[in-house]
Amino acid sequence: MSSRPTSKPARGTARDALLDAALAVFREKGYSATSVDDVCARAGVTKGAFFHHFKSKEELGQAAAEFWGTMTGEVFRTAPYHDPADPLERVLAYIDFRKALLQGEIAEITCVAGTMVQETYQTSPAIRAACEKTIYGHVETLVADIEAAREAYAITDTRWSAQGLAAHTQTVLQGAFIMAKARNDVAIAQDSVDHLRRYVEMLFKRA
Amino acid sequence: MSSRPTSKPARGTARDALLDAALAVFREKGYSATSVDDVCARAGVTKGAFFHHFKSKEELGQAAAEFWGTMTGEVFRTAPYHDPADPLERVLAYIDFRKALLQGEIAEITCVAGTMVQETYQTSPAIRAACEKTIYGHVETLVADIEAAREAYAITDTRWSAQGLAAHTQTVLQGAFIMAKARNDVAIAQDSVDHLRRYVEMLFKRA
DNA sequence: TGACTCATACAAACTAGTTGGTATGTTTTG
DNA sequence: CAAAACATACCAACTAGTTTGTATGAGTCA
Repeated sequence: MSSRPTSKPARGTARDALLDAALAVFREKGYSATSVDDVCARAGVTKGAFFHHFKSKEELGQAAAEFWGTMTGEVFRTAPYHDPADPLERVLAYIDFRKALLQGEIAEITCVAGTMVQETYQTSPAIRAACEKTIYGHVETLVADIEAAREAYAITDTRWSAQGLAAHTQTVLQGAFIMAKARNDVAIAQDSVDHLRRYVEMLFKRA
Repeated sequence: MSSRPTSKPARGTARDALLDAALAVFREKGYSATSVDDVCARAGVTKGAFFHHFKSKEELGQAAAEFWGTMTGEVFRTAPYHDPADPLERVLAYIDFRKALLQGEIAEITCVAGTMVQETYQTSPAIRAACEKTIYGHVETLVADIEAAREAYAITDTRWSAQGLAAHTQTVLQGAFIMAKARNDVAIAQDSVDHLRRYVEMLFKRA
């Protein structure tokens, strides 16, 4: 048995609990429809704790977007799709990895940054910037492999760039989340990721 | 001079004004962050008028999604991309048409249904269903041309269907809106539409 | 044609509840 | 003990929705 009662969490964890709760609630209800009380209730802390760690709801939103970026960054950094020696195989393995993640409840697979930026891009510059950094920061992690694949497969087509294709993968994923939400079914998202994979294969002439 | 004073709008126009205002405000601030007062103020009517025409904010959301569907439906039905004799040319012309629409302020080019469903897919079944009908109803208008192109170009690949590719076009567009909002720049959206066009061309072996 | 009826289309003021945020504690920890 | 980490109680502003009242136009019938 622990000397600390499990009902009351250890001190100093309220901020983490609030961030975790924020990510969960934002994915379900969105940023605007989520109240500070919602987040506090889910985190199991009081409003006093909330405003001790965040000076406003907007600051929580910003922190949540950044937290999401570092969290997912860790997941992708340690994921196995980096293993193949061939750079194109790494890119395709990334796409396969993203498709494999498209399982379970919709709220558990969507991108918090994409969800938040949709609601705040005009009303909160801070949140928008944090979401941009998260999304396009992830895009950057793909550029090197695509660039290497272009060289390995002697692709000289200047009509598209590694940067642009990397961004396009995120376009497809973000769109897939919306299409899945609209139909209330994740299958449609997987289908679009298949189209994305086929496109990349064809770009590198592996049809 | 009109016998009717211009300051006071004609009777029976409040509902239309409210729907127009709703589309505009939803695109800027999203559904949740928009208050009924916001919509009334933009429409230039009072709350009495609002709740005369809509029994709740949710009903406005549903009506707005349907209104968006019929409005855009009219635009696409009368658009010139249906003219080419070759069905693949019609599909490509549709994509070009969508790209041409990607100009101006972000709030003026985005899809209201995509924006709304993101916020309401878990909290309002009525709005979600209305958005689904609008988005996937538009998808349906593309299926016939893609199907005809498959036949015309003797495409027998069973790994993808006309229905699936039609949905994928909307995936790319919806995703493009999010990527544009994140970066606060529409150029990234146009780039993804270019990728989509290239993909369709390659699918029909016109590389 | 013109007075009467009546439903529709609004307007203005109000209410009960929720919102983000604050002021002021109390407890824990270094 | 001092500061950090919370909890409690509270507030002003805002929220969706209601209540009540009024202007208007479409029928109707003498």
